Amino acid sequence: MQDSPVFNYINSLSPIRPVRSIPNPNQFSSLNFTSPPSVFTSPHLTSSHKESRFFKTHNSSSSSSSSDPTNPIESREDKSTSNEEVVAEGENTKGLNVDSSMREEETNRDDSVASPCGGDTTDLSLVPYAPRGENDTSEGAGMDLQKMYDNVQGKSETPDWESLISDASELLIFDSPDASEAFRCFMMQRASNSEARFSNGVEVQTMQPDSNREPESANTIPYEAVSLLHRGIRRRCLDFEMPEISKLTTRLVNPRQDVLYRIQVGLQSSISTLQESLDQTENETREDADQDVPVEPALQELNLSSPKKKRVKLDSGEGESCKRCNCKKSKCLKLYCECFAAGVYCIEPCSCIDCFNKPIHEDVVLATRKQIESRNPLAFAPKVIRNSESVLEAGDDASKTPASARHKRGCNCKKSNCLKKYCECYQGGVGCSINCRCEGCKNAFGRKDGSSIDMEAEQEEENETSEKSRTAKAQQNTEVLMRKEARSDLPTTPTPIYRPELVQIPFSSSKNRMPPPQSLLGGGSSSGIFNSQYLRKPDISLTQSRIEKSFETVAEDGAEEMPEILIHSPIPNIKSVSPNGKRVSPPHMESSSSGSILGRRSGGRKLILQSIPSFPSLTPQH
DNA sequence: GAGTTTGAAACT
DNA sequence: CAGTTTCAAACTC
Repeated sequence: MQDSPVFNYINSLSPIRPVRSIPNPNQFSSLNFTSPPSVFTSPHLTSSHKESRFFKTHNSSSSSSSSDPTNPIESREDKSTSNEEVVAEGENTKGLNVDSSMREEETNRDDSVASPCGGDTTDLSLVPYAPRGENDTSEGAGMDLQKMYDNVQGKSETPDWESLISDASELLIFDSPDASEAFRCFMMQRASNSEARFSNGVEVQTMQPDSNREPESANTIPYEAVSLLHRGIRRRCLDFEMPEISKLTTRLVNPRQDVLYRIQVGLQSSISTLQESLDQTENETREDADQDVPVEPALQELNLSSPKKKRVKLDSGEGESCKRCNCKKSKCLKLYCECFAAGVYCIEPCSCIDCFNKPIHEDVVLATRKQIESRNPLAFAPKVIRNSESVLEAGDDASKTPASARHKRGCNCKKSNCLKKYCECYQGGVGCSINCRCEGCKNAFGRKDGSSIDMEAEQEEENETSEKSRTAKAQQNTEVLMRKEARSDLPTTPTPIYRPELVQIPFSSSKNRMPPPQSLLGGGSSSGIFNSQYLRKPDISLTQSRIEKSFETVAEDGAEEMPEILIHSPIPNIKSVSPNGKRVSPPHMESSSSGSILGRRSGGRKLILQSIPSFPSLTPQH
């Protein structure tokens, strides 16, 4: 791979060496994969640029300067950023020349915010499978970045920087077990910006070891920051359940793409190490945590991961961790494949056979995705959505249940009683609703009949099943969930972090879309960024608290916005249920109309869910 | 780790 | 649209 044109190109861009070579541990800086090389002068840079200025735009919307002393975050970033990065940033800014005034608008305006793409641009970071530009040469696996680069230079109108970044960012696939695992470990980063954002977001949290430090309340955190963090996490496996992981990420901020692949490859395995480290340091103070002890091993392991590592189950019980597929016949091009379904490429930890769900087969992947989407526009949409926003049809029961989210289509369980992860509702941590056609529903998160979670009753009933062991597990999960909920400031959600609806909120590449509350988890995985362990710790480190806070903020944001999506959605309910209770095909929506997802509302954000092209929509927005 | 169970996805 | 088959995850042993 290192001989590939991509690598060559990347290397030519930056001499920076692998993370490990970074002498200064404090150089975490932002995963500044942010700014694309100056070569990207196309207007599309806007998105990239926008992302790179993640924090910059908030306090000083017009601060194009890369070193605004008034902006601590930025300053930090600058300081921690290598010269190259700084240069790149400057160049980008130059090339973009995108009005700084516009930045504010972008930040505040509905459409702009909603559309990370900034009009013509597409927020690649949100699009795992980014469609290629018109001029894309579509050379498939052997795509030549240099060529694309040339194209960009030559044709400013339809620069392929997107493609370039996409391809380059393929290297950034961070995988973790899904958020539906939909997002668990590290998600595939299409755009390096996302990484930057995420890293920035983390930075915000981690950069403040001093508890005495001026509190940076959630509300003081720039929206972008939250969004960023949010988005950063929304990737599959993004289960940065541990602070250590966050730290790791933070330290991997060096935008050297040449290391990204390794990072991607290694992070998966590193997660387990980190998990162990976390366990070991569970009682340690934040100061201790700040010491690089746990991180270093992780980094080392990062580079040592063996190619054939099987997927690792980091945890059992409440959270799953980075899961990867194990497809044998589907070539990872069907929804059977969790990776594919999650909109991410398969990566090393996968044990799939004849996998086509890889960047080198991007064309195939995109085509397949498109095909599937044509068949079912919601095929890649989050499976779990907030109850209040979605399940209008679900009726009263749904809203009565503690879990304010529901599976968009509902399950069809016959034998599992919705008490096992076979059940998508259960797996997604949500209760069943009238949309479900399950039999003997005993979903611990809420039954189809609307009965709320009654632990005692649940326990009794579960005991009846005589499957004590399984029951115990289910209860455990439920209890954990309950605890989380209790701790959460968000009473409406079972878990602060594990919110599938957030995780899987479609984040299509369409423009005019607000950065939706991103999910952290991949689809149905019950893994959360914060595992119960994390959540239970009362004396959690400040960093953790901050992170948690941020998430809460995000969650709130999501809660605030999501309803709008559905309320204004032409589609009353994402899930369509036929009168006879049979599952029906989701409404077919014109893909062409998918672009106008966002309604306009002065001063506010209004989202209209016209079509939720799975979060990573393949369909280029027109 | 192999085999079984399960239910979604895909197919007819 | 209903029934069947295929598939891979979840689960069990």
